[in-house]
Amino acid sequence: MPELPEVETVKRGLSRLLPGLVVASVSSDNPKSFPNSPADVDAFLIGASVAAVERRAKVLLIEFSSKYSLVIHLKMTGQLVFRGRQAQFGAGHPNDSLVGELPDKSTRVIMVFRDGSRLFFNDQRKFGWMRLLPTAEVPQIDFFKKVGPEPLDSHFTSQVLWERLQRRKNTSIKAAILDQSVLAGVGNIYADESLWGARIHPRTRVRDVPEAAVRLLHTALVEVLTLSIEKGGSTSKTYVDAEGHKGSYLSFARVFRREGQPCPRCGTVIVKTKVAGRGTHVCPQCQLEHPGGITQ
DNA sequence: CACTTGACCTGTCCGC
DNA sequence: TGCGGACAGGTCAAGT
Repeated sequence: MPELPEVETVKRGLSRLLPGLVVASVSSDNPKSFPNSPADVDAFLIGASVAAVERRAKVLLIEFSSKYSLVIHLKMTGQLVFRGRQAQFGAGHPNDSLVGELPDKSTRVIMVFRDGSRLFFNDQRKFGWMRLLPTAEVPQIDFFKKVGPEPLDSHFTSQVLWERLQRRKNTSIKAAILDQSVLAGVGNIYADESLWGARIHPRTRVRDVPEAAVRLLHTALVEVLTLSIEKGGSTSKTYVDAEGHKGSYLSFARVFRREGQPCPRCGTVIVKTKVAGRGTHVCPQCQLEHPGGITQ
């Protein structure tokens, strides 16, 4: 899915576009995408205005004046695309838009506001979901109770990363940083990119990663996530921001989807393999497999 | 507990 | 051109 930088980009877009808008109607074609009852929607969403848009980990929160919030997870292929009152799509639309006329066949939920603008929740694979909860109950959902620290928060130091990694000592470093209870927001793209930055082979067991390498990994994570937010995130296929535009990080990526190309650091050909059940991109020369690396 | 695998879906790409 | 299988940005529930 959208990982932290993509969800943050959507959050920033929606924060500019939504606050103050009043909900007129909500429709959904798929109960798994939006399981709340029509009665709840009528009672807590219709007539409410958007108060704020937030992000925690890879989860978006749209908070309403009714003290209810929409909790939204885009998973692999979810999109939240806003269209203003006048159709913004048409002559002169930006040529980087991946989204045409809406709704389309991936549209699962449509929220219409009183001014005629609309928010579309599109999700090709239907893994994503949004649900309405009292805002006060949001921190109590299972995911938020166990999710780890925000990597771009100033409290997230190298020492904190080291301590959080200790809960997954016996697995690969890649599996560990993908674990949302270790730290929030890292997915397959930024796992590969940050491990390349720290010169750590993704298959290395956590217990074999030296403390100095964890410090490099901390730095790399912060750099990679920050750069990607600057570039509007990564679009490999379906990701778009709140206005339907692609992100450009992948043109800056060093290893992700670059198998067969030279490593920007040493020139060795980047290879694609599988670690932790995920496609994994690595420079076999400069990403060291520390002693005791997991072989599978 | 910690760890791995399969399941959830649709679409696309690649080899035959 | 069609068909089968692998694979795709993420998490869960099961299994060991």
